[in-house]
Amino acid sequence: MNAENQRLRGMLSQVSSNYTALQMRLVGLMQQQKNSTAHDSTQEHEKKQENGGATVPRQFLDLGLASEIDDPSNSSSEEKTTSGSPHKKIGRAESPESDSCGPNKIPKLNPSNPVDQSTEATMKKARVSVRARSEAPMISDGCQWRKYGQKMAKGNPCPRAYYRCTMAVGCPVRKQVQRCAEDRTILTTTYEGTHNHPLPPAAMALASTTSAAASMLLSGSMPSPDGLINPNFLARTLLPYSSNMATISASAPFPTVTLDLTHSPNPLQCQRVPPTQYQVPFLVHPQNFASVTNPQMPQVFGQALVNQSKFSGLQSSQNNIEQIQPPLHHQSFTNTLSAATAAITADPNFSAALAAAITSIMGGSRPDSGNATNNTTNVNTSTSNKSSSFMGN
DNA sequence: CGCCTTTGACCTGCGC
DNA sequence: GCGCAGGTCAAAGGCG
Repeated sequence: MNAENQRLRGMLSQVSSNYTALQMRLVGLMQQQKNSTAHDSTQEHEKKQENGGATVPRQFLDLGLASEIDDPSNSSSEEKTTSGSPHKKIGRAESPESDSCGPNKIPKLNPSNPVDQSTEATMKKARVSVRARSEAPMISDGCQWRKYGQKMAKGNPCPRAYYRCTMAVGCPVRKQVQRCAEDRTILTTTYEGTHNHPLPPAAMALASTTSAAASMLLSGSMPSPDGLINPNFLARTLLPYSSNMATISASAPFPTVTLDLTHSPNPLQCQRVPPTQYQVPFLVHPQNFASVTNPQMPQVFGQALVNQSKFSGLQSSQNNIEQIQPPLHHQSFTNTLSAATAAITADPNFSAALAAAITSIMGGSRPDSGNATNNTTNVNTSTSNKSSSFMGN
C-alpha cells in the first residue's frame, strides 16, 4: 500500500505538472493569437491590445459567461442574482432560503468567478450511484444519516428510502437507498450534494467519490460532436484501473455516475439500464486500493476537482491521461485479479471504499478538465433521449 | 428526553 | 386542467 501510495503521488504530481504546462502553453498560444490579430488592426486597436495582461484572462472569463448565458439550466433567477446586479443579490441574501440551510444551497460562492458558479449550480443536480451487494439495510459510509422519507417507486416492490446527512446542521447531502427488484441482495445507494462540513476519515473516501464522480460527469472533457459522452474517452480513462464490472452512466433526469460493484456475471442483469446510459466494464487495479486506505488521497483529488472548473481542453486532457496510464496487464494476471476482487467486493463496506478509489482516480486524473461550456453539453446529454450505448474493451 | 423511524399528506414537475 | 410519480414535510410513536 505504501508503494502504491507513492506511485499515486507520483502520478498526481505528473498530472499536475502536465496541467500547469498545458495551461501555460494555452495562455501563450492565446497571447500569440492576440498579437497576430493586433498586427492587422488599426492603431486604435493596437492601443487597446497593449493591456495584454488583462486581455487573456478576459477571454477565459468570457467563455464562462457565454456558456452561462447559453445554458438554460444556468439561467435561473438564482444564478442571475449571484452574478448579476448587486441589489438583487442582497435581496436574496435576506431571504430565509439564502443561507446554508436550504437544500443544495452552496454558500460562499465567489461572485467574481462565473465559471465556478456554473459548475456549482450544475453539481447540485449531479448524482452518484453505488450498486453493491449487501444484506444490511444500507451500506456504512462513515457519515451519519437520518431517514426522512420512504416511498414506493414505480416498477419496484422494494421501497426507496430517503436519508439526509446529520453530521452538520444544514448539510445538503442526501442519499436514496433502494434494493434491486430482481435481486434483493443488490443495494443501490444514490448520493446527491456536497458536504459542508469536515468529514471523518471513514467518510472522506466516499464523500470525495460523489464529488469526483459528479465532477467527471459534468465536466467538459468528454464531449463528442453530438453532445454525448465520448465512450472512447471513458474506456481509455477507466480500463487501465479496472478488473471488476462497473458501470458509468449518465441517466435522466439528473446526470448520474453509477458504480456497479455487484460483479454480476451478466452486467445487464438486474440493472435495467436505460438506453441513455453508458456502460463501461472496467477492471480495478488492486494496487489502487491503497488510495482508499489513505484518507489524504481523496482530499488531494478533491482539490484537483476545484481546479477543474478553471480550465478545459479535450485533447490536452486525453493526452495527459494516456501519459499516466500504466501498461496493460497480462490476461492471466487479470483473471486472477478478477477472482480475488469478486470475493473482496462482496463486502459492502469495501465496495464503498472501492468506489471511492475508482472515482477519485477518474476525477483526479483530469485536473485540466471542466468548464461551464462543456458542463452544459453534458447536462443536456444526460437529459436527452438520444439512445447510445457501448461496451468498453 | 432526545433522537430516530414511520407514514400519510403535501408539493412539484411532467406528460397528456 | 388533470393525473401520475418522485420527492419532501411533519406529526405521531418507538426506543434507549
